[in-house]
Amino acid sequence: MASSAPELSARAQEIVTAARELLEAEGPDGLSMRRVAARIGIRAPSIYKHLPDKQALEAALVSAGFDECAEVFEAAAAGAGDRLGALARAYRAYALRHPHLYRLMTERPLARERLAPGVEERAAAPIVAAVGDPDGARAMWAFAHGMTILELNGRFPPGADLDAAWEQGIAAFRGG
Amino acid sequence: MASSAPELSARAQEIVTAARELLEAEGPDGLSMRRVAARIGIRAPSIYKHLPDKQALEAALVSAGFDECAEVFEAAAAGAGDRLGALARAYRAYALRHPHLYRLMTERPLARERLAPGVEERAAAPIVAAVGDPDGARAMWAFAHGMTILELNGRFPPGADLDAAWEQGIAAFRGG
DNA sequence: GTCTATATCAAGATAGAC
DNA sequence: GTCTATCTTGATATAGAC
Repeated sequence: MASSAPELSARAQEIVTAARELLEAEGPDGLSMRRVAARIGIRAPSIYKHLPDKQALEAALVSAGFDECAEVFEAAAAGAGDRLGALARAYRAYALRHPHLYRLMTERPLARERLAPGVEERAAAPIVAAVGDPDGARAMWAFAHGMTILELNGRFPPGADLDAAWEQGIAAFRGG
Repeated sequence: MASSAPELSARAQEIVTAARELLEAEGPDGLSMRRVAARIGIRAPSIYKHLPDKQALEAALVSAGFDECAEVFEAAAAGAGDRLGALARAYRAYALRHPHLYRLMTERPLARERLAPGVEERAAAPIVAAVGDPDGARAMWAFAHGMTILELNGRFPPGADLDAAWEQGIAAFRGG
């Protein structure tokens, strides 16, 4: 039931799919117009007949990421008694499964006007619903993002017990 | 009383200072060996007579950042009754004052073997002391980093009340 | 300790033929 | 809708003269 980015021709979708595969396999440095084109057997300049520029390609990837997050979060929140914990664990799991896409989604200002409409709000909704108010939801999101990105960036010390840190943070937000 | 990176010649320190100014003024993209060299009136290849490579230059900047953080955190924790809140506010203030250096310190795996010895531990100590245990300190750090980097990255929605989100997070960790 | 010259590499994007 | 050719830009780093 994912509503994906609108107005993409079949060929454009092929390009976006190739870009997604490249990004996941090699990270942002692998995501060049040349490499994306090569993956579907054409040359880089041909891409510009289907998408205006690289930003449009990235926006399509980010929109897809929000869609997937929304589904994962909705499923996690629906299942369980411990909604906050279930959401947090789903958040971490999604990001670790798609680290490069997760970075693309969080490391720069959102080009909201280029995203598929509504995707950001839909992904955020389960967290806001679980926490109750928007400020608290932002604090909880910041905790989850901080844990996630520091783990992805290899910034915790070697022996750190990240499961324990996650649980302590979840407990704090449950209590507060 | 900051102990800075050791074994730097006077000329090397000049280079690091120029790099710091460039980084703060223009961000990581401004931090090229050419630009750093130009700032002190030499050419890029001459830098390599004083520092082995760009990583060494960045490590010197990161070491300085940790030193400054340590001093700021120690001062904040020493002053107040609300140590956790004071630390959190000092954390945010430092990062907003030095956004590009803060990114350099958090966006990649730490090259610990190239840092001035002890700087990471000294900066972390006040947080660990205020929270009490290492796992909780990591959770608190993750919250502070998440709030900070999402703000720097322009990822909160336009109208968001970040002060309120900070206070809610601090309150959660105080209670938990 | 500085310089010039250079190696090496790669990027996004456009012009214009077919 | 694809191509070739090209523009423009920039990076880190080394060799070797002075």
